[in-house]
Amino acid sequence: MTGFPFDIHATDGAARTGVLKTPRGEIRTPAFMPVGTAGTVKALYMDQVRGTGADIILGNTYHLMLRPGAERVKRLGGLHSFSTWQGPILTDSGGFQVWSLSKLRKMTEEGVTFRSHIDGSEHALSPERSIEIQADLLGADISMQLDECTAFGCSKAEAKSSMELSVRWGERSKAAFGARDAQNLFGIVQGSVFEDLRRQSAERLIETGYDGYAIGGLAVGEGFETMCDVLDFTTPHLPSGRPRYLMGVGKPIDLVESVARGVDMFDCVLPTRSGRHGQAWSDHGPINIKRAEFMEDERPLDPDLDCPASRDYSRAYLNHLFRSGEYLSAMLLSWHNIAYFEDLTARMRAAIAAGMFEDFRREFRAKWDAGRAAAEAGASPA
RNA sequence: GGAGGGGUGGCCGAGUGGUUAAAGGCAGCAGACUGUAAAUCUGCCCGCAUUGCGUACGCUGGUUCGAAUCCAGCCCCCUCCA
Repeated sequence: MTGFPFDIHATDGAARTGVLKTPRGEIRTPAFMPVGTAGTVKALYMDQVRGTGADIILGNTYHLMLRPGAERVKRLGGLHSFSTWQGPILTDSGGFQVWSLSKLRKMTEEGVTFRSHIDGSEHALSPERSIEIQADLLGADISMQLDECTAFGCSKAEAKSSMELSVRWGERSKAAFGARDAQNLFGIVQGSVFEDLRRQSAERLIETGYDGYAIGGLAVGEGFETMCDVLDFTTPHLPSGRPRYLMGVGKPIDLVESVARGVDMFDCVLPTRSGRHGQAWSDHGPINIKRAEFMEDERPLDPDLDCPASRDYSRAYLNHLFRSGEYLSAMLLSWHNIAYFEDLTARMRAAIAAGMFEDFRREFRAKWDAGRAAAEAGASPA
């Protein structure tokens, strides 16, 4: 496999900045990909998502196959046309639901059977079916192999067999995917927190050969330090010439520290979910907008961000909207959060290009730690 | 004027003799959220203090070992009939 052209423009330590060129547009890395599970980045119009600087968004195999149905999306012109997002789309294979919906599924070598969380009906997902849904029916630009997102805390033996299953599912995913010019397939490294398993997983993925390499099974409860440790001993085993995607991560500090370890792509529900829950993100950490202290605070969330939600609305108004249960609260906070995450990756790209990433990283950590200290003292971080 | 119903912690509202500082909801004060079963969930929520003490179910008095719960009087509110 050759994959979409991936031009690395600059490196700084392990950090890199570049561009992944897809037929539907360029993805500037490090990239943050907003999550649009059900074909929508929750509470945002697609124009707003594009306006934040997002180059690519996610969709989800499991959710879209249940509703409205993958074949239906195909009949309606594919996910891009259906959702109106004309840029690149990456779809998750359903592997995350193997973990998050573990109570509702049965696993075999062949694949997974889910009991729908919507109506209880049974739905089978195999590596082959996942690829059919992602690449052929939804029309994803980047498909992910079906994998098992391993739970944190499992034994090494469990992690090993799970990782090996993911490797086999990856091989079948690739066989089903075949050779395609306009679409890519990414493999997923598993192996929990075990160094040798992560290395073996990476090696076997490289033998199979993918267009990009994802790191899965992190941010599932292991904690920040452990996640950094795993990245430290995982990214060196991944091909430097192909994109590296840390799945499901994360908080702003997670992004910065992961970029420092050579990660190129991220996705996370955090900005949209916590936006719906009244939390705005900043370099100093999360700001709970419902706090009484903001009731008459006329400052915007961040006047320096080029986003109306961040710049034009007072914290007092956002506080009022959230307390009132108004839809606009979720819309504005999600908008700000996505804009903030996109701006954070843009700043990292600029810092790497300027050879100043270590300075950026150090300054960021100082702000983050100060915010956390303030929060522990009962104050708002920013 | 007559008949009936009711007054519970900021609000709504359970609770009819002890296991009740008093269910539940709302409001309030905080926190969490990481490839989305989440516009969700969790904690606190009378006061003061170290297990504890004080105060509290309209008001006053009474019965009782013990009362938000039973009795009497009073004060309010609602419905219906005049």
